[in-house]
Amino acid sequence: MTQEYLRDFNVTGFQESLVDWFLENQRELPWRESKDPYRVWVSEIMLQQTRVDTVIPYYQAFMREFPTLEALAEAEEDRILKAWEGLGYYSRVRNLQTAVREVVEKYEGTVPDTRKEISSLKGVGPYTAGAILSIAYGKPEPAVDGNVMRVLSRVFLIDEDIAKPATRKIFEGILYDLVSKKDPSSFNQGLMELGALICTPTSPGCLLCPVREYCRANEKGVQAELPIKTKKKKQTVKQMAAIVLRNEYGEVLIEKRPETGLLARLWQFPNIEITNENDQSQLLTKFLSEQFKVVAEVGPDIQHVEHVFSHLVWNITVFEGHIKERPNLESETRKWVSQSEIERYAFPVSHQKIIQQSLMTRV
DNA sequence: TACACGTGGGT
DNA sequence: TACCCAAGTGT
Repeated sequence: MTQEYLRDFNVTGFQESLVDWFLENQRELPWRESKDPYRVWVSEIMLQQTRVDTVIPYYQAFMREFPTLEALAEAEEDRILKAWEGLGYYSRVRNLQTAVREVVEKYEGTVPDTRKEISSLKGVGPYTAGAILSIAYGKPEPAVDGNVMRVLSRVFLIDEDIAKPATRKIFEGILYDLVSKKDPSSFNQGLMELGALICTPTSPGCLLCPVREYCRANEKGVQAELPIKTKKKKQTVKQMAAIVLRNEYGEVLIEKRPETGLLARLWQFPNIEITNENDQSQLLTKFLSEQFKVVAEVGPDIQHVEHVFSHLVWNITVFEGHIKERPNLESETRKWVSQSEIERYAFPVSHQKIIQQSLMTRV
């Protein structure tokens, strides 16, 4: 199967052209200043499904706050979630900490250098394993991400659906033979860099491509038709009502989201899902009474926030409310916080917008 | 296997 | 506007 794609293919020529191009044209990025496995690891986790420009400032701040594997292992969860706030896919950072702790305990603080061991770490899948092994340890391992599938789909004229999990194995199979044994790091990064800068999803820059002479899609003029990727299903929409509830000290009520699932363990303003056209302020009053044991005066709605996720949409109507007393919540998951304290907690972007409008109006 | 899991930017 | 996309993984 693999050798079928590589028949009559100039492997050495492709490797050299790609690596030479990468060494000459690679972007200067903060995580390229060091081959420290921990730093490479953090960057790879952040870069999952996330743009380079978005990651850069997060990476720099994260490495300042958690410079070593041990520092991250010892950090409190609220600190790492705050460092990840706004990046999305928050299980990434919780899994990263779980994995880092395992490296400290089981591997004496040294990131393992075999695919079997590194893949057993939480949050390290086939791509990340290959990326760390090749970039940090110089091992000739495949690292198949979206860029690589796009580039190789074109180079080898592969019309399998890259949205299907099984398709990744085809590319891994090719890469075991194709990856440079001389400079696996530059080869793998070069493939991704090429996908990011030249071999882009729409209007690829074939005239500038260092490997166009090896590209079968370019030869046939069908590069715009590849890769094949089926569409994902449509998002569902949820109507929500949230409340900024103040006590007589000017503090606001926040709660911690559930341990698992969407936005797990981030903080939020109390909210409910609205299923029909009921009186939302009345439902909120009832909700606060039953769940928080507080008698609230719920005012009019003050804001509407749309939160678009990859798989669903929240339409949030935000209400304002007051209570006369200050009930003791005595809970780790429900707190009264002042305006200055609230900055220490990590919120979903939709609730950050609520904070900005309701609590930081004098910005 | 298919779907859950975030967010912001590009066209 | 409404998609689509971006250095994927867990279940």
